[in-house]
Amino acid sequence: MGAVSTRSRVASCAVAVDVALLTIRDGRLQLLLVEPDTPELAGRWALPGRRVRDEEGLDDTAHRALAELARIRAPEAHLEQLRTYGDPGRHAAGRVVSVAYLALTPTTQDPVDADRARFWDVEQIGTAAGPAFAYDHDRIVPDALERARSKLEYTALATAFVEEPFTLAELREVYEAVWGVHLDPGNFRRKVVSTRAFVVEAQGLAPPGPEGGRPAKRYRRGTATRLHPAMLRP
Amino acid sequence: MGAVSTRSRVASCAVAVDVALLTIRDGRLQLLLVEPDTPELAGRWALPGRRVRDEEGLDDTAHRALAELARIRAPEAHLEQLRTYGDPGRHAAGRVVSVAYLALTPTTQDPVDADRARFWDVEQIGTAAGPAFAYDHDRIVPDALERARSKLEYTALATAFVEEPFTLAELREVYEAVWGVHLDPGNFRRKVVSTRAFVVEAQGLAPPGPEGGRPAKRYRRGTATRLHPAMLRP
DNA sequence: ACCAGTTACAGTCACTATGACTCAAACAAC
DNA sequence: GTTGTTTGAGTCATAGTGACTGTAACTGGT
Repeated sequence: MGAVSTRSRVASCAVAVDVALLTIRDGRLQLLLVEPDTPELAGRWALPGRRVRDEEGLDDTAHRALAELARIRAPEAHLEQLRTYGDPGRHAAGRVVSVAYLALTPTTQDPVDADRARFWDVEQIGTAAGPAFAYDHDRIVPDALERARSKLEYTALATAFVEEPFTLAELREVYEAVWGVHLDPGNFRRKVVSTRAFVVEAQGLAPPGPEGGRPAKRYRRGTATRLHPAMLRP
Repeated sequence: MGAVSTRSRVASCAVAVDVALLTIRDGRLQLLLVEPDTPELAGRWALPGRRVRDEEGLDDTAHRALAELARIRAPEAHLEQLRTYGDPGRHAAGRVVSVAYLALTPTTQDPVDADRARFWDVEQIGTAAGPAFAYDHDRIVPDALERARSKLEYTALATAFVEEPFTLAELREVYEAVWGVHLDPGNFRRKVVSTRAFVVEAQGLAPPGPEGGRPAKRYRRGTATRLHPAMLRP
């Protein structure tokens, strides 16, 4: 916008970044939450968030929030802006404008050693078994979930949840976990393979699981970002 | 995020809202731009933007920017967040975090009487005949255009560009102007009418244009927000 | 009144994409 | 070996789409 002048009516906003990090563990979509260290919020859970520092980009703040609050270093994770929450009164301690991010990572080694951070099944969220949220993060989380579910439809973002090389069964588990549905393996395979540049065949075969079965081909991410045509939810 | 504490490393960010208002005039997609009143930016054009005031919601700031800088009152216009631009150094006068909005309005009476505001053809943007941008608004505008083009595919947002009641030819002109393509009238009609709750038939017929032709049925917006299936760009 | 031009609306045809399904290939456990 | 599992390939009916044809209903001009 225009010139920066300090008027009395202009807010001295605090700017923060909150990150909704989604991953898939044991075939279920999970969300990273932390316990704020403020006594008034004991028992409540929040998205990892940090104030934006001088000379720090918003993306950098998002990475720092993950690193400092959950000891997660995910420089290669998918990170995208979700939206910005700036209602007056959304934060008890004053006007805080919060830029929410959506992060997607494959399941690596257990990324949380900190006491105050853990993953929650997204299916539990909103139920009695789920977390109570601090601030207005109960508004941010549904937006993050809907963004992830929607983006799986028309982008190749599902590959952000798996490590290369991956099998089509692993990729299908991503869709099933994020959407909460069952997909036909044969139709899923036909769809993914026929969508050009979605995945490319890699070398070798993956060993079958404990239940047996034919070994699966390995694939890597293709160059496509948008899917043509889209993979629509059932 | 967590508690608000004032540390030296934490930025005292200014928070602003910039609005990319799109409308369709004479069958062409147009973008509202204003001339900043700072002398250093003479000849450059910017999205209408304002600092966020205390106790003012971000959406309110967006409406105020349109009203104060272009005398446009659009309380019923479609308004949605685009994304937030917060790179350090994006603004010469200090750290300014800017929440960009996308606004879509039907063409009403000529909305700009102010000297320092005018509409630009989006086809001219980026060419020698187009405007030179102030700040980093040359990054925001392409994002706004892509958002609008993309949202026309899978939402009923095209109806935000027309006033009720409208004809299917008017709605088709919206798609053609935003996407910059020609669509087959017959196939467009079949698609729109068969997508349930996209539009609903209204009373009466619209008079033909100066070229003649059969009178067209009138329609109103349906209750659908998402289109199933989507209307994909050719 | 008639004709040419234009637009709205309805319908056809071929092709593609998709859901549901069947079958063979390649493994594990017994 | 047999059974059960998963992968991968293929079939069939149906829905959606692009290209196209034909008819209805208006305009302006002769």
